[in-house]
Formats: sequence, C-alpha cells, structure tokens
Amino acid sequence: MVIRQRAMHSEDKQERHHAILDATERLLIRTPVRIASMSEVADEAGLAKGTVYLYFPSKDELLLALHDRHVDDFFAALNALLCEDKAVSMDAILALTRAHIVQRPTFLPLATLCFGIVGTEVPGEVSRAFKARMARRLGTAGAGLERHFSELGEGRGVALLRHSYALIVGLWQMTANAIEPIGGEECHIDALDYPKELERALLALWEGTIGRRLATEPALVEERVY
Amino acid sequence: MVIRQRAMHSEDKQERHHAILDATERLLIRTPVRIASMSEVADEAGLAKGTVYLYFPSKDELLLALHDRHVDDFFAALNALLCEDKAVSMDAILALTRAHIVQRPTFLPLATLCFGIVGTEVPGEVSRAFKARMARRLGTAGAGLERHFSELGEGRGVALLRHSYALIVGLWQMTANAIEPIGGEECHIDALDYPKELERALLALWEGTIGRRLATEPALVEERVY
Amino acid sequence: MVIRQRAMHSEDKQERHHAILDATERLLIRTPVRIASMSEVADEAGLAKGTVYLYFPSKDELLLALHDRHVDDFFAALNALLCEDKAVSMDAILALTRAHIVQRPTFLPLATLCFGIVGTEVPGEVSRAFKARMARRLGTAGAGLERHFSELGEGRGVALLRHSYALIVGLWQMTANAIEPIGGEECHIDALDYPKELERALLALWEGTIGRRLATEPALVEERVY
Amino acid sequence: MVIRQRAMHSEDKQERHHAILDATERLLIRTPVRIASMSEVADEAGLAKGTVYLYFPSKDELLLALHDRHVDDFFAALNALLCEDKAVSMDAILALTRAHIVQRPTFLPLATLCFGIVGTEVPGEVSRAFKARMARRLGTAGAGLERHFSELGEGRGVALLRHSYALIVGLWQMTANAIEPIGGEECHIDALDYPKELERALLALWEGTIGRRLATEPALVEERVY
DNA sequence: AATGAATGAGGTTTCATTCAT
DNA sequence: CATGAATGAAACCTCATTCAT
Repeated sequence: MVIRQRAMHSEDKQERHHAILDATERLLIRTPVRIASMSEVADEAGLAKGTVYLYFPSKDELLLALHDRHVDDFFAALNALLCEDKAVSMDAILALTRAHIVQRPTFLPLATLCFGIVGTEVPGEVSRAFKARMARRLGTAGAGLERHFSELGEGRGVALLRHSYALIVGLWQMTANAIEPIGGEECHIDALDYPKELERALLALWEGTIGRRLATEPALVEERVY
Repeated sequence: MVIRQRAMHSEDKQERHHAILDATERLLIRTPVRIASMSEVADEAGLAKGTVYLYFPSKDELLLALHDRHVDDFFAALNALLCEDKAVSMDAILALTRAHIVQRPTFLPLATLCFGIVGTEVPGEVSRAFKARMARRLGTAGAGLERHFSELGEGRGVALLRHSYALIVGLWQMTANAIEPIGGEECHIDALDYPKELERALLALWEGTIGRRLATEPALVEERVY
Repeated sequence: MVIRQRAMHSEDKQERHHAILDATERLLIRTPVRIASMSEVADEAGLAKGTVYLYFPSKDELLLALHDRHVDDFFAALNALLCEDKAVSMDAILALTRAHIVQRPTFLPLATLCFGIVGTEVPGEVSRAFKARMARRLGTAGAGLERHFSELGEGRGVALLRHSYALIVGLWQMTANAIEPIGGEECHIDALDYPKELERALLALWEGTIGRRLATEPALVEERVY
Repeated sequence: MVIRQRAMHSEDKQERHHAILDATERLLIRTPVRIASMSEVADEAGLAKGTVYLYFPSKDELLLALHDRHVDDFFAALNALLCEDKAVSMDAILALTRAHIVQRPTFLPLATLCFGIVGTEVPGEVSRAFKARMARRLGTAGAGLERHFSELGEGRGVALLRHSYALIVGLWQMTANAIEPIGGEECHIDALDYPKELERALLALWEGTIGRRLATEPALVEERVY
C-alpha cells in the first residue's frame, strides 16, 4: 500500500476528497463503459478501500459527487459568463457548453448513469440535497439568462436551461449509443457528429424559445433552413 | 408448475415471443424503478427461466426487444399520420407523442435503460440491427415530415425527429428523477409537469427549426414568449 | 467443482438439504470455536455457494436449521421414550440427554450460538416458526412427563423441561468456557467434569421439583447430600 | 471534540477506566441487542477511539471487564450477606439475585456474550485471570453458603452456586430469545415471566440439593407441586 | 422444446485495530 | 497521553446464465 500522509486538517480532507474524485474520473476515462468498482477506485487513489468509504458513504454517492462536481464546474462558468456586464452571445454559451460538457469525456456518461441513481439508490436526504443544489444553480443561471435575453419572461430562463440540458443529454445518448452510420444505408454522416448536431439543435431550441435569430457562427447559419 | 404445450410451429413461437414481452411489460409497469430479474419474467410469463432463454439470448436483448416494440408502435402511428394526404398539424404530432410515449408508463424508463445497454452490453450484431431499424424508421418518418413541412430541407426532417426524441427522453430523465413528490414540500409544481413542459419545449424546438409559428392549442400559445 | 447430479425430486432435495446440514456439522466439529463461512460450507458440501443459498436463505437460517435438527433428534427420542407404556426412570432420561446432547459435540455450541440469532438476526417469521416448533415439542414432551411423574401438576412438566434445558445449556457455557481448573487453586477437579456435574444438578432440580428421590445410579446417589 | 486533560496519575487512570466501562454500559442499556462498536463506545465516553485502546487492549477485553464488574457487584453483595451472623434465608438470596442480576438490564445479555468470548477470543492469560477471579468468588461464597446451610457438604456450596448461575443464565437465554411479545397472539404468559419462573426453578434446585423445604414466600409456595 | 437446479464471479460494506501526528 | 485517519481482511449475497434431465 502506498504510504501517504494523513489528512488531519479540514483542507487536507477536502484535498483527499478531490483526490478520490480525480481517481474515479481517471478510471471513468479509461473505461467509459464500465463503472469502476470501489476496489479499483481505492487502488487508483493509492488508498485502502476503507479509506474511500471514510470519504464517501457508498459507491453511488461517490459517483453522484463526481457528477455534482462536473455540473458545478459548468454552472460556475456559466454564471461567471452571465454575471459579466457585457452582452452574452449564443455563441459564447455554445462554446462554454462545448468546453465543459461536450468535450469533457466523462460528463455525459456519468450524467446518464446518475439519472438512474438519484431517487432510487441513494438515500432520500442525499438525493434531495443534490436536487436542491441543482435547482439553485438552474435558478441563478436562469435569472441571468433572463437578464441577457429580455424576451425571456419570468421563469422562462430556467425552463430554457432545463430544455437545453435535456437536449444535450438526450442527444448524446442517442448519438453515442443508439445510432451510428451503418454501411449500406445512405446517411448524412455529419448528422452523427454529436457536437455539431447538438449545436444546431440547441440553436433551434433557443431561437424557437426566444423568438429571434441568435447564431452568428457561419457554420451554423449556412446550414439553416430557410 | 404450469403445464404448457410446446411451441412447435413458427406462429406458436411468435406468440410465445410476444407473451414473454407482455410479461416483461407487466412487470415493468408494476415496478418501473427496478428492472425485473429473469426469474420474475419467467414466473410472470408462466414459463421456466430456461424457456425464456430459448426465445431471448440474454436479458439485455429481451429488454431491447421490448423497447423495440414500443418504438415500433410509435413510428407506425407516426408514419400512418404522415402518409395521409391531408395536412398534419403540430398538435396532431404532439397528441400522438402523448399517446404513444408520454402516457405509456414503460416507454421512457425502458428507453433510458436501453441507452445504457445498446452498444456496450449487447453483441455488435444485435446492436447494429437495432440501430438499422431505428435509422430506417427515422428515415421514413423524416421524409414524411419534410413533405408536410416544406421549410424542412433534405435531411432536416430526420434531424428534427432525432432532436425531438432526444428532448423527450432527456427531459423525462431530468423530470422523473430530479424531482419526487414530497408530502408537505411546496414544489414549483408546473415546472415539473412533464407532459406540459415537454410540449412547450418541443414547440420551441420545432418553431426554431422550421422558422414559423406552429401551435394552435391555446394552452401552449398563451404561455409564449413575445 | 465436484460433479453432482441435480436434485430434481422432492426427496432428492430433502437429501441435499440434509447433506448441506451434514457438511455444516462436519465443519463445526472441526473448528467448534469458529462458525464456518458460507464458502467453507459450500466447499465442504461439494457445491457452489449459490447452491447453498438455494436451500437456505441466509447463513443464520442455515445454522438455525442445523440446531433445529439437533433439537428434533433429542425430542424425538424423548417422546419415543415417554410414549412407551412402561415406567420411565430418571436414569433413562439422563442417559438420553447424555446421548443426544452432552456427547454430541456440536449441540451445545450451536445452541449457545442460536440463542443470539433467534429473535435478532432472523426474520420474524422464521423466528416465530422455530419458537412454535419448540413450544410444540416442549408441550408434547411435558405432557408425557406429567403422565410418568404424577406429582407434576398440569403445566409443570413443560416447566421442568424448560428448566432442565436451561441448566444443560447454562452449565455447559460455564464449564466449557468460563471455569477451568487453575493451577495453585485447589479445586475439586470433578466439579468441572461437565457430564457428571450436569447429571447431579439435573437430579437435584428434578427431585426438588417432583418432591421425591429419583436416582438409582450409584454414582449419583453416593455423592448425595444427606 | 471534547478537550480533556491527560490522566497522569494512577487514580486518574482508574477513573477513566471506569468512565469507559460506564459508557459501555450506557450503550448496552440503550441497545441491548447490538454490541456497540468501539467508535460508539469512544464517542459515548467523550474520548477518541485510540484512547479507549490505551485502557483496554481489545473490544473483547473491554466487554469482559464490564462483565467482571457486574459479577463482582453481585458477589460482593452475596458475600456481605453470607458473612453476617444471622441466618440467611432462601428468600434473601433470591431478593439479592433479583436486585443484582435479574433487574440489571445488562447483566444477562453481557454474560451470554462473554460466554462466547472467554476461552476463544481472549488471550489465555486474560481468560485465566478472569476464571481465577470467578473461582475465588465462588469459593468464598460457596463456603459461606455451606456455613448457613449445614446440609451442604464440603464443596457442595460452590457446586450449588454454579448450578444456580447456570440456571439463571440458561433460563434467561431461553426466555429472552425464544419468546417475544407478539400482538394478538395468546401466549402462555406466565411461563414466560422470567423473574417468577426463575425463582421457582431456583427454589426447586436448592430444595433438591439441600433436601428440605426452603421457601417462605407465599407466591412460590402456593404453586408448589405436592 | 421445456424445465429449473446449479453455478460462481463479482461487488459492497463493516469495523476492530494500528500508528502517524 | 491523546487523537482519529487509515487500514484491509472478512463475509455476505445476487442473479444472469448454463446445462443435465
């Protein structure tokens, strides 16, 4: 077993907390299909199995905590963007989504997984706490959105974020798992390029919701339906 | 144990095939949260466990087959609608979605489950076959859509269907799992009314994609952002 | 894994049931101090772990079933004795106790163990069923006792059996575990000869309960207090 | 965490020793069924886990020490009684048993537990020391008994105490575990009134051992077999 | 074709004890 | 002396799948 110092202070513990999440993330990147066992997590973190349970009461809560960190990263960036004084373009939001969700290899698989965990496997208290955090983030970001897009009425910002998130996750599930180009069938190959297809779909959703043209990126505009 | 005769003829086999799927569906309705074990499926179907394996090579393929049947029902109805000569309204499509997906208690939980199965657990051949069927259905329906909504360019019908499906599934996952009815807690109830929120989101997506107003249902219109 | 035939018929299953109990008993004889793990039981029985769980739903219930078999053996013999027409002597009962309880190396350790299991670890239904069987056995044997020892009033037979059983188990626990001859201290060595001390204690209990002399064995009589 | 000063002097240590035993006893009263974990003991004592290990080398020895204290209390009272000049009645001894064993909620559960510990889990030295203390107590009290009950020959006093103790513990195990109050079920209630049944059994044992009538309490006499 | 007994890998969790601080 | 973070050996149990009957 790797010799490590003990996390005596609160900040050391925070660090170790994160170190375990980091280890979990590394494993998830290595084998996205399989959810690592707690033994593997402990090994990867250079800790004993029991130590992992010292920081996370169960495997499900560990996974949920990692997902929570992902979500937090995204919303922190989003809120930072929305809090700025200058105008926020759709492009900026898409770029942010790309950076924090689409290109982060573990975000979407883990999100998919956690949809099954929250509410069924995890104790109600934990589940509720997660949902509350989620609601708070959505609320903050939704309000920010309403400030930047004045066409959005009260509460429409949150709804738009929810719909967008649903689209991001749902489309990833379809694309990653369910649909791929099959020989013999003539498919538009780029229809299955998840990042691009997602941006087109999001653009349509936002334009439909807000009621005016938003995109400025040529790539998206030129494909537009007339 | 129930005495049963053997399914000697091809049609008997088809029948038993469906009987097993029916049993699985009944179990799924009874406990949507838990995926029934093969024992339970066999019991519910009045067969022995081994017999179920004569008809479905694995549990995953059984679930996938049931999902396939759901999807087939939906697309059959959709294609029937789109093949008719008369104009097809958005409302008609929403109604169809409601009837075949939203209000069918097993469709969305199973879809969610299958997104995790296909491509990882199931042999490539089976997975490819499922995806091919899916692509064919989408292709047909997408083409029909393009006929009815002339603003949709070539291939845009398929894409819109994909995006819609993603929205349907993704929003369900967020709504079904992220919120639970808690006695005494005041929840923003309407934000969590999945059927209504879904229709609003779909409407926005379609209007954003097609580029014009589509809804006629007062309930949706009056909530609209100006 | 050892190749074995399958227990298809009810009697085969009974046999396998017993075979597992036999294996458990062998292990218990080998290491009376440690309660075997389910893996060891399965190995000893030449079966897979899962198979053991097919016959016994949990480790505790397996142990309880073995204890139940012990108890059953004892009471079957006791009732057989009490059902005979001819008079039953205290000596006969002591001999029977010796044969079925004292000299059976696993009876008392397992009984001690099971006192902790019943009512806490085992589901209420199982626990109740065991207690009901126990009450039935005690009732039958107690009534038989009352027939043979006319001084015992109604219900006193059951009570005497309960007290005797308590003495048997309690004294074993003290003797086997808590008290042993210690160098330096002058102890009557034979006070720690459990079988003999037990019989003396039982004789006193019975004589005190029934109210007259019962023993005929010289060994017990000659030690008697005048 | 509670700030505590260090136990530097021998008497401080003794005090802390007792404080830990007190904490263990409180936990045992709270949940008699479950043996507290060392963490709980430490918490209850307001100490860290490691500190408990400074005073007791293992969990088993902690439990044994608590049991030892119980036993010591009982024998101290018994010897005090037996050392008095005036005659000692059976009733007095029963009353003492009631007060120190039967009505003390942790005595019997812990005794049961310790019967499984001593001689198996605990190092021989500790086990032997406990047994030696036990033998000494029994020896003293047994000799006292022989003075008060002249019918008891040499060594019979110790034996009677051993048998009594066995009966006390054995009957408790049968009664406490084999029967539980079940709403709606009619149980032979009085067969399960442990304190009363115990006194009847002890009376019979003592009368059978000593050879004459001992009881004076009407409640016991009137139930007597003629 | 049908059965259902047997399999056994696989994963989670607990907690007495140790030892660095 | 005191702490409490870290350890890691157990042990249980499930259930998809196989295959003898």
